[in-house]
Parts: sequence; C-alpha cells; structure tokens
Amino acid sequence: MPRNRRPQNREEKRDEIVTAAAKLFIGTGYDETPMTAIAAAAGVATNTIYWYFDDKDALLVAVLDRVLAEALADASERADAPWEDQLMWAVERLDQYGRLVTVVHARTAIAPVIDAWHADFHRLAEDMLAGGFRSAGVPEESLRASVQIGVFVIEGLLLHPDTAPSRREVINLLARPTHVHRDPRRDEARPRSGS
Amino acid sequence: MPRNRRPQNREEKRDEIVTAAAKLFIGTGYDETPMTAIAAAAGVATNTIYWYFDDKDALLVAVLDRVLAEALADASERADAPWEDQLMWAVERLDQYGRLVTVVHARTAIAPVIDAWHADFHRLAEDMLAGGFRSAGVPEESLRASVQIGVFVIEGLLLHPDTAPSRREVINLLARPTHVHRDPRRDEARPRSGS
DNA sequence: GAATCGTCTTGGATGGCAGTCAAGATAAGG
DNA sequence: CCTTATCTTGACTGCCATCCAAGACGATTC
Repeated sequence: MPRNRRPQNREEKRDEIVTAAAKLFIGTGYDETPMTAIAAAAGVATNTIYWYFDDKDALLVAVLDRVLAEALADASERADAPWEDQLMWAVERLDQYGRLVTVVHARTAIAPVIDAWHADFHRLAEDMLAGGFRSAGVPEESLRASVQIGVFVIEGLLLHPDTAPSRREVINLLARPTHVHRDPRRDEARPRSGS
Repeated sequence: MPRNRRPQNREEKRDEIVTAAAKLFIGTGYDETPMTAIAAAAGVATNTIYWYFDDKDALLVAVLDRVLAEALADASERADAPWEDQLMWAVERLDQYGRLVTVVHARTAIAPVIDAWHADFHRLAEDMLAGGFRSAGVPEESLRASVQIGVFVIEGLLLHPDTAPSRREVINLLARPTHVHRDPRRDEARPRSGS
C-alpha cells in the first residue's frame, strides 16, 4: 500500500532539480556540467538526482519538456500575429537555447530517450510550420519540402548564434515562399531570370 | 640541429592514425570512440597519438581536413554539372558524415580549434553556394539570405538522416530559388500564385 | 665505437566523470 | 513501537582523456 510520505513535495523537489539543471545546461552546456554541479545548485546530494531521474539524459528530457512547454505557452498568446512575426518571435525566443539544440542532435544517436523527444519535437514543429506555410499560400505539392526547409533554417539560426544579424532577412525570405514552382516538370524548360 | 630519424615516416604514421580515427569517428562517433580504440586500430600505444596530436580535438580537425579535402577533390571533377545536380551530389556525398556534422557543432562551443575549423568551413561553403545561387539567377539583394538558407538546409539534411526520402524534393526547391522577391515592398500586395 | 642528442614510444599514473550499492533517515500506517 | 514505503546519502566502481617520466633507437660527433 503506497503511503505517501511527503505528498506533493515530490513534484516540488523534482522541479527544483530541473530548474537547476535547466540553468546549467542552457548557460554552461550539457557535457560541461557534471551532475555534482547540478546537485550543488539544487542543494541536494548528487545521488538524490538519481532518485528522481534515471540518468542524465532523462534529466535533459525533463529540461527540454519544461522549456518547450514555457515557449508554447508564450506562443499561444500571440497566435493571431502575422505569420512572419510569429516566426521571427519564435526564433528570437528560442535563441537562448542554442546549446540545447546542439546537444539534442549530438545525443539523439546514442540516447533513445533523447531520440524520442527529438522525433516528437520535429513532428510538432513541422505541424506548426505546415500551418504557417499553408496560410502563406504554399501549395500542397511543395508543402512538405517547404516545411522541411523551414525546420532546417530555424535550427540553423539557433545553431549558429553568429548569424543573428541577418536573421530578419533570412526569415523574411523563408516566410514568404514565392519559391513556388507552379509545375515542377516545366522547370527544366523555364529560362533563368538572372543574367 | 634537427636530426630527422625516420625522415618521412613521420607523415605516414600520422596518416595511419588519422585513417583509423576517421573510420571510427564517422562510423561510431566521436564521443563514443575512446582514444584507446583509435590507438588499437592504428596499431600504436594510446600515448603515441599524443605525440602526433595535441589532443582529441586536434585529431578531429585532422580527420575533418582530410574528409573535406577528399570531398573537394571529388567535387572538382564535376564542376561543370548543372547546379542542382552538384548540390544533390554534394549532399549525398556528405551524407555519411552526419555524425561529424553534429560533433563539430557540439564542440564548437568548447574547443577553439574546432570553432576555427567550423568558421573556415562555413566561409568556404558560403562562397560555393553564393556562386551557385548567383548562377541560378538570385539577385544580389537576397543573395546573402539565400546562401544562409542554403547552408542551413544542407546542414539540416545531413543532421537528420531520416529526411533522406524527401531530399531530392527539398534540394530542388532550394536550388531553384523562384523565391526571388523582385521588390520586398511589393510583396504585401502581390497575389499568391497558389490555390 | 662510444658518448650524446634529438625523435619517437610506452607503461603507469592522475583526476574527473556518470552511474551503482547498500546503509541509513524519516514519517505515516498498523 | 514497529513495520514499511519513500527518500537521502557516503563510499565505491569503472571508463575516459590526458600527463609524466622512463626508456628505445638511430643519426651525429668526437
């Protein structure tokens, strides 16, 4: 019979650990922060973390879930803004999480939990982008490819902090997909517009 | 006075180590292959590697340099192929190096040597893409942004092996930048060509 | 041809890390 | 008060990159 000793303290403590880990993972990096540092920041013994989380990757997933949930909550408040502005805002909002983006990709190959999170996240991001592109007039036939380009560009912007200056330009070009071939088969014949 | 004991054997041995490291970094992963494994594969003692390379990151740079040089040599042979095909070929050629792409991004933040290599590589890639886009008729005003999108898309394709099926579609859409706003300010008014 | 001096190689540390184990605490339930 | 589930912890293991100090070995010098 489960006698819950500290009824909801459980969640609280877990959250404290996630908070400490989030700050360190984002600011310092995943590989660069030892579990001891997280424990110290959360004010617990290192091993206590292993009571709440299977391993460091599970903790990373918890951090990712929280960060994503917060971002989505913020995003829902401006769901009626113009599509381009939403995109721009999202990139700026996520900018601080560049290190998380890299580590997710790095660990996807070796940690199944991270791989699963990554796949879920891509589905979500693709759905959202598909909605945006559709509303921007991209035809169904090139929607998949446009969405994938969109995902890659956003990831790229986050992955390369030094590209911030040209960010606006890139997003404008991305969000306004005049890049709609009317008929792919006619592409071969169509003359180039440049010199 | 430098008395060279085994005159050119030096380069040979170094190359053997790089060969072993390349195979393991690409096939198994950087973080996943200990120095001992590289040493065993190269038939030397672990510490011998440290005679030829400062540390594991320096070895990674050597691997990256070789892989890039080989790819560029191959590429020069088809410099006269159509721009789209060159792009497609490049992505397929680099596909096998997905793990290297992730690790470069992961270590850029912490290893200055990797950061420097990464910056150089981006300059090179951007120059090449700029040439391609220019020849495809992208006007100067949106060239920078197009190039950046190009780099991000290629990186994205390499970073996400599961997107291989739609690769061709994505590259076609990318390489044929009908996404040329003739005048950004007129974008607001211009009717969409889609349904 | 023996001492010497760079070039290279290696066995054996060292210190940091993630994760394990088994021994406690603590408080609710009986 | 004693059992039991929940939680916490110190001590430990094993892996890893990297360092150190001792050698091996051939060319140079005398």
